[in-house]
Amino acid sequence: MPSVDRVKFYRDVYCVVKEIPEGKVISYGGIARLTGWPGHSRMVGKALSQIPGEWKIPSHRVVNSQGRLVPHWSGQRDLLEAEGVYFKSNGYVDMKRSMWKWEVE
DNA sequence: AGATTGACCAGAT
DNA sequence: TATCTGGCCAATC
Repeated sequence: MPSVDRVKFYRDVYCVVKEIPEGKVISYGGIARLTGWPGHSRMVGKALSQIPGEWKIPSHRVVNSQGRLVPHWSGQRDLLEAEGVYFKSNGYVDMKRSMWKWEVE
């Protein structure tokens, strides 16, 4: 995968994330599939970790498949709760109810 | 060129 | 819920 494609991949990832409606979340693997690069979930995480501030990407709506929030991020839960995302009592996002599109293709 | 790393995933314990 | 295992794959030593 040429480095040029990496840029495109990043842009696609950001594009998808921007489409996530309020009160919904999606997993890294889900984004990977939607962008046409299944199996690149780790790259999605990489891309999100390098979001330029100017892009204003709502990366807080991206969680891992277990509904676990992003490590070393504080305040993410508050942001999500403010948008109406359902949380389970354990502090995880309730994917069953808040997952965007159920990630079906 | 080889080893390590990471905002992952699924399953098991 | 936390931790582990094995798999994954590009980025980064």
